[in-house]
Amino acid sequence: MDGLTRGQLAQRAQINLETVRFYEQKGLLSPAPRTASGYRKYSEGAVARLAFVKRAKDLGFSLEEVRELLIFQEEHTGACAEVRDLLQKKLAVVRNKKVELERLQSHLLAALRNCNQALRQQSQHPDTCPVLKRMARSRSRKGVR
Amino acid sequence: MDGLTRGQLAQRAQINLETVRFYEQKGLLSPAPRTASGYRKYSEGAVARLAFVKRAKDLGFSLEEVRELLIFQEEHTGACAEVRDLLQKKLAVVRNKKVELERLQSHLLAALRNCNQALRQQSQHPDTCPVLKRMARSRSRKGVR
DNA sequence: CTTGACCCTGTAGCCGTCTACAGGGTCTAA
DNA sequence: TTAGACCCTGTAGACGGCTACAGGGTCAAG
Repeated sequence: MDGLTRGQLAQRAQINLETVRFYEQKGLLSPAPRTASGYRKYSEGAVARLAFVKRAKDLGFSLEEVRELLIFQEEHTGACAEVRDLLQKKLAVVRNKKVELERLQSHLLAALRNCNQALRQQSQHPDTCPVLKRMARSRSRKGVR
Repeated sequence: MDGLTRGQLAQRAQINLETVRFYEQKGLLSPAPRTASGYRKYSEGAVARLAFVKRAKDLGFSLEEVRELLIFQEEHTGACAEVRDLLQKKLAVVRNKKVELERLQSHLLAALRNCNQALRQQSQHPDTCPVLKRMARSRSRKGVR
């Protein structure tokens, strides 16, 4: 076979076999050409495409959004005002996320400094940490797994 | 009533009424004190807490992760090695998200540049945008809403 | 030509995250 | 004292995003 089968693609993309079909259904992967007997034949491009999907998904984009992003990713050629607007909207979202992450990061860093300082000082009775107690309480609460 | 009712909190936090209870169940909101008749009485702090939850959620953290982050949000005092480890793990997650966002941003910027260039050059017949056509095709596919 | 790995389709189930509803109690204003 | 808005609990349903399985076809090695 000249192209990749579904299983091969799944393996290359490090993704579940069934997920490939699922993504095809959702329009994230264009329907592959078939052999005479109905087997899908994927090109190398499909691997890259799935990689992009993974990355975008990890960033919190929905599959619907990823589908839109993919179009921009792959078709650099012609474009018009509406498309540009969409791109700009996505960019704004991304920039905002970056700002928020920055904020969260400095927050966590401050907490970490605090933590290290406290560890350096007391270094005794490690079972009196109120934070841990609190976590234990929350974790054991009904409905939390 | 001196505190906020569940409904009032929901409105203040711009969140669904039922979701408040759901979050309480999941340990994202500590169980509020009750009136004699059983009504919850929320403090202003709950509004801030829900705001934090929203922001963290938008950044792609699961509710479980948000719950862990909340600990750092509210308790800076006590510290121990386990907490520090958790902090470091969260920091790594945040850093990773930032890197991925950076990558995505440059993708989007490249597409946008392409887009603007195309607009500057042709500036005619805006209904021939292949990107849009393709989106329309994909959107109408089964299973995509 | 059979066997085992792989592919096909359709459909059902799972987890996370809500969201809605039923059946009942409470509170306040007229 | 009653109507209407609001609260309570428990539970069911919805939706996104997979993941699994059944029942059957294909293909290449032995």
